[in-house]
Amino acid sequence: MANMNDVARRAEVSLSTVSHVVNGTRNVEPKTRQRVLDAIQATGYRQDVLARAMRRSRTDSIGLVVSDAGEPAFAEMVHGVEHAAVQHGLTLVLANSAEDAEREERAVHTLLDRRVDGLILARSAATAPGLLGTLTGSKAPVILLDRVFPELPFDQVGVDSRDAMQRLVMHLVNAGHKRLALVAGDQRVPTLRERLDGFWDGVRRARLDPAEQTVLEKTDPDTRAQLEKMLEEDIFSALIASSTPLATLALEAVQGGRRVVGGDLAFATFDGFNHPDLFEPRITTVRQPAFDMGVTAVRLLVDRLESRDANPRTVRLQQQIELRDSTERIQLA
Amino acid sequence: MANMNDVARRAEVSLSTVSHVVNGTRNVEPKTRQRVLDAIQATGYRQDVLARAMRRSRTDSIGLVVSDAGEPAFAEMVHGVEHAAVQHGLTLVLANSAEDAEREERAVHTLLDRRVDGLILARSAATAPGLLGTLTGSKAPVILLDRVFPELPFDQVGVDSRDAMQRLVMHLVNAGHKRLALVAGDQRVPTLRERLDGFWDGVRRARLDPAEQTVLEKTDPDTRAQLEKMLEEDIFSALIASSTPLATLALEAVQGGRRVVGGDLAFATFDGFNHPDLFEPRITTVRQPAFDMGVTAVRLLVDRLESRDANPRTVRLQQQIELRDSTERIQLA
DNA sequence: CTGTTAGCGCATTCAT
DNA sequence: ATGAATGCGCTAACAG
Repeated sequence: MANMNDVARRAEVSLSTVSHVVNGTRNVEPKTRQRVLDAIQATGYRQDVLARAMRRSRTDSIGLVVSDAGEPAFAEMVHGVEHAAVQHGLTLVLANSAEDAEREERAVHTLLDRRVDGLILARSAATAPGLLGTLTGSKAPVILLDRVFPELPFDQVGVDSRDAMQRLVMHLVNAGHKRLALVAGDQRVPTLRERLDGFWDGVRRARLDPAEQTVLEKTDPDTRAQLEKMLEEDIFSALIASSTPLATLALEAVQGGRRVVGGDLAFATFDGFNHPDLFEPRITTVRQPAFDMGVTAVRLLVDRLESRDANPRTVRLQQQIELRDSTERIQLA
Repeated sequence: MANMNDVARRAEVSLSTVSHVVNGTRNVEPKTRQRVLDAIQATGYRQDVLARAMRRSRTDSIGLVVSDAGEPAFAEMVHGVEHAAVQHGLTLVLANSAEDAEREERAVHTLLDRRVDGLILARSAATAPGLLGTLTGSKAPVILLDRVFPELPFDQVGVDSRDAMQRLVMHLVNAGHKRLALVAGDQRVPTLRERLDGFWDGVRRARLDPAEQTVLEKTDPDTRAQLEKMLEEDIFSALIASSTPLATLALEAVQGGRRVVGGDLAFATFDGFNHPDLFEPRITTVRQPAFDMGVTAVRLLVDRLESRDANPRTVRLQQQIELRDSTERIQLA
């Protein structure tokens, strides 16, 4: 492969002129410039990204650690990050932590060692002992994506789950429901906690009787059976799932309990399936704007790269409630 | 950041000894070795991946270009590639071509310029004029994933679509169907072509009347209306979709034509939805082993890296037919 | 407007 | 078993 020296010799100019032509970093007389361009053409020269990165201490790349590549919502986030990265001339280096704290820490180190200019952590467990120190000590700025930890000093992107859940509850109440059930999931996860908060916000705001509401926080093997029992006892008329895996659980319980969604049982879920329109009935979902979240994370990162010591920002994207039949056709006694 | 020189000075050894200790590239007396290790500990030294890569002309990274990040099947492939890459000590650089030939070419150049050690192209359009030359001329080996182009001189990974489709047809025939319909999609795509071939294989093998079979190759706006018309005319009893987008189209047509899957109409699709069990009825799918495909691509790549001039290999993974209610409960008149 | 020069941090060859 | 010296290809002072 031809290098800058080859080009310089051929164009009969100095090394630095070639560099400046390639990077447009200083004025070069049109004639000289053209000679260089011709030499580049003739030699098939391509800039050595590695040498350049080493010299400038910048790789023009960003790292993304996701906790579950393979999950559709993540695919969309990755997609959004990649999309925005390319637009800023950045390349994306991807790592997967598989929801494992130790692997997350290794992934972070790998990417940092690769000297990515910035790092995005999507749905970080942030639980490995050394990780937090690594992150705060990192020269490359860090952005937290999806899970918001208010106490941490990073730029962050999340959704306004609390508000969305409250709006969903209000909608169900307006449709005539007075006894709701929420499959709330693991309350150590910030997002799921926010959704539970939003649930009670809605209950309060709608002046429902709190004693008549049902909340399931566990997800152990019994949960499904428990739920099936409640379904048989008919202690609620509307069922909400706080995430897609929880929705799967809930729907299986509904089928197991020989109940049908949309008849006398309303159903809604967060984060959305891939083809909610193809279910019968079509399922009301509160979708995560995953692509936009990815794009936003990159925006925060680029901003941060430009002004290192601005205050950390947390951006919350609004979630759209996509109303469909599963909460609409309700006929209450 | 401390560099090797700092470590060398502190351990009172030479630069090269430090290098050899770090990389284990030559024998070092245990005592010396320990001094170096201590100095590394004390300085918090981390190897500079960039300088190392430049010096060795190897980045220990691989590039992956996908044509639609965001699509669940791809998420799984990416996942598989990442998983296998990490196991081989390789980092993954990801780019998306968005099914656009020009962007695909740009992505390939970007990754090659980053000096990835190898490149995997998932569902390549391979249609940009210059791309093929770039690929064959690339110093980094290239693996084609998902779409197999028999005439190209690369290692390739695909599925045995033709065989899977034939098996699916046989199954439907055994369930009593004699008039089938296939939404076959764009026949310029190798995979979709193979599936159509498999369809006719099955028809022939089952001795069905070819004139009674229906194949829709287009996917323009009319296709859905066309399909709805056929559904009303009841010219087939089993409907197969060759891919997930085609399945969406087909199911919309079924609903538009006020027909119900599973009653008198069997339905099956390739590549699978995410939650086929939650549909009513549960949908028979021929799933792509996407994760394994990703893993296999990395294996081929690593093999290739070790023996540059072995003959190109094409690996075809078998597809599993996941039989569910949509093809089972059929009661024919 | 252009050229000369000095490293960036490391792996590696050649000596000892 | 260890060290000294070289250069990978580039950018950015500095000098003219």
